[in-house]
Amino acid sequence: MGASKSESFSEEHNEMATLFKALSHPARIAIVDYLLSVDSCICGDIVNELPLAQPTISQHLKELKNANIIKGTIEGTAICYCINPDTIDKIENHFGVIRHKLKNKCC
Amino acid sequence: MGASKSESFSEEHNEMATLFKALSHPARIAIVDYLLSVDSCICGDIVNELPLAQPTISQHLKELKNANIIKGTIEGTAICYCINPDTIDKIENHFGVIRHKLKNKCC
DNA sequence: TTATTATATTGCAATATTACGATAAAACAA
DNA sequence: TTGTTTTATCGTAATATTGCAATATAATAA
Repeated sequence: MGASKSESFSEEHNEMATLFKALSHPARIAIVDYLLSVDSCICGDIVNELPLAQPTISQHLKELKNANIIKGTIEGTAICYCINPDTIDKIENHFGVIRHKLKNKCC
Repeated sequence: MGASKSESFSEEHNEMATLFKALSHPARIAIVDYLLSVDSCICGDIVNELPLAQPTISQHLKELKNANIIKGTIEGTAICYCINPDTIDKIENHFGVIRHKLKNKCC
């Protein structure tokens, strides 16, 4: 085996797992952090910020884009990436539900 | 190559990535969900809840435990697993910071 | 002691991820 | 047109993850 048996789980569980997987790499956390630290959303210099080669960063950006955590819009020769607030909302909400369920228990 | 260059990133980025990686599999999301749905924290029947073999579930539990997302205490022959609220707090807080930083921007 | 029950570990095969050099593609400038 | 800049894709090697059968361990019961 080796492949994850995702068909066996609910769509919601798979969706959340996909979001977390997109954030499960320090480079991708760093990219999100960088996007939050710059005033404008102009990017491309992410390559200069991180100790990774350009193809590697392009790959990480693609994964963040696929998971809808960031959005990218073409701006001439460059591409402007920015955080997608809707997805942040979705994840935050997930933890809100957990927190609520946790209130009435504990071992 | 192939190994993630984690030494190149900050401790905080690595820590968050590790937490998200622990949640990046539908089975582990389902386990967290199940732990939240049962009134008591008595477990072991997670094996009956999920379509995975016992060794596989044991492995997933171990990863959640290593990431401090769940805690396990021996209770006779069985083990009582439950959510670690501190770690949930930590993740929620991370998104709180993101949300705050997001407020004053957008492209 | 010998079962029984609950969980963990080992070993291995299948698959996925990470990283990067080389190269391609797309937009614009000269 | 040719050159430059920016980003994406291909190909491939190294490593990590997933899943499970078999087996081991630990606690209790008979």
